[in-house]
Amino acid sequence: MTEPIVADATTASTALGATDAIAPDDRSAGALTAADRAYAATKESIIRGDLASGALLSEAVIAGELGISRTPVHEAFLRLAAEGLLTLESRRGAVVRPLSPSEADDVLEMREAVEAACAARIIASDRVDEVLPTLRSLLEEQRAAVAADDLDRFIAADDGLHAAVVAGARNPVASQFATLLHDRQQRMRNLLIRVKAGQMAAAFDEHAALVAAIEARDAGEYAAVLRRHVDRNRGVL
Amino acid sequence: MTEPIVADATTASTALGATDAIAPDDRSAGALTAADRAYAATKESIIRGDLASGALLSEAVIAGELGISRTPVHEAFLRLAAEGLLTLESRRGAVVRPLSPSEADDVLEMREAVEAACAARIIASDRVDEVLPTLRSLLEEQRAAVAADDLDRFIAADDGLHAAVVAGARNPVASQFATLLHDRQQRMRNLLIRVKAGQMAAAFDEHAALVAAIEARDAGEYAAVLRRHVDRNRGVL
DNA sequence: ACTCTACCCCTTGCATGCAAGCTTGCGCGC
DNA sequence: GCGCGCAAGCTTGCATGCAAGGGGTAGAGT
Repeated sequence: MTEPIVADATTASTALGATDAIAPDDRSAGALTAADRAYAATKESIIRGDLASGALLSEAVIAGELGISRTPVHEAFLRLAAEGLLTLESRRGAVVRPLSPSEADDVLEMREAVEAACAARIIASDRVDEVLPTLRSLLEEQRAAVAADDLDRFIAADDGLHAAVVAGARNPVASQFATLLHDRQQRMRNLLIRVKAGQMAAAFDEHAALVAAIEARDAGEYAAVLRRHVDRNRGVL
Repeated sequence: MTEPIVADATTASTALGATDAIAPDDRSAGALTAADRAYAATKESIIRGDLASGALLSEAVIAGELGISRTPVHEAFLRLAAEGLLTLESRRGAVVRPLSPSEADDVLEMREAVEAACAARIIASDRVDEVLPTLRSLLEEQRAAVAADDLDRFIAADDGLHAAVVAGARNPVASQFATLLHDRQQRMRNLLIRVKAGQMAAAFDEHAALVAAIEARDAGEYAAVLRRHVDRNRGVL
């Protein structure tokens, strides 16, 4: 029934560098493979903006920093390229994909499409009551964040709320897409402009309207509100 | 239940093989890397249904059949797993992901969402006149296919038509998603049931309605027709 | 006959070595 | 001074070798 609403497990790794000397066998720390660590670390660096757009990075360097060989790093780069975060140039290196304004539009548009479809399915399959408690709780969390003027907390709740809608649809394909899009959006958020605190109140109102639409079982209304919501974000970026 | 199709690895070898003896340097033949070839060959085998759901395949076998080493095959498997065609079981092997009816629903639903969003963007960005000629031409091609009772031709035009809508939106993210979904849908088509020829007429009418909706710049109508269209497909699967 | 255990084989995950290609910078000729 | 060519250094792409981890099976014990 209740799935873990976890916002994202992707940003749970340590940053790059800082690999203190040589760690010959850190597999004891967890079941993560070396490739996973390389993937998570590099992705984190890209999303957080530590790696500038257009930066040319090589497998050997990352491998050295993580104390692993080039092979798992190579695999990580392939994954990141598939996700649109890197561009692999054969025998030259991997460049951190510069993001264009149009790309921001593209990502937001897809996010809107996926989430609207998820909301529609929740409503159509009569699972509104399942997700509503989570949504309300996150909405309350957001209200508190607004009151406390805590932007990070607000963003966390924001991510959680949108993620909860997608998770509630129980569509693994949608979840995968949403995760992909979320990562890229987060990168844009970090890289371009941090959402101004003044936007919080408006965003909160829209979120409340979204939850209300779900509560009213009105998929069309949800889509319409979501459209406005995304459009406003578009303007900010 | 969809498991009686069981095929063993022997059928896989025939599908993948054809590595003419030893080709020490076939890079002269094309720019495709070994990893790409492994990816394409395996994906083809999965989509075409030559590899049965649940089949356990190993990197070494594929590598041997293609005359390459395990490394590029490993990368290919990673990509296929990311696309939802394989499931990697650590130190056991890669199983061809069995597809469940719910997965079919999931894929179709996302396809609907992506394509509707693309149509909406085409209309909103006033590019209807750009795509309309292509759509009309493909529609005509479909009409001919119906008349000739040529199912394969019909399907090709069907794919082309939906792809044209996505391409017309000029959203790379949407295009990527659509490609992913298309592959999976094609696999389902090949594996579960071949669409009956009698469905062609109805599908054609719906396609005509889709194009008409775009022509009328009515995104809502497009979404509605698309919904019916997908729903019918859902029933077929 | 049945069960439990231990072993062997097969599997992946990763490290390393080697070859090929692109870029770049330096030296040489003009 | 300026342009061109060559070579060196970087990069990836792939092959191979090694170790660790499951699974199945055969054998021993009851």
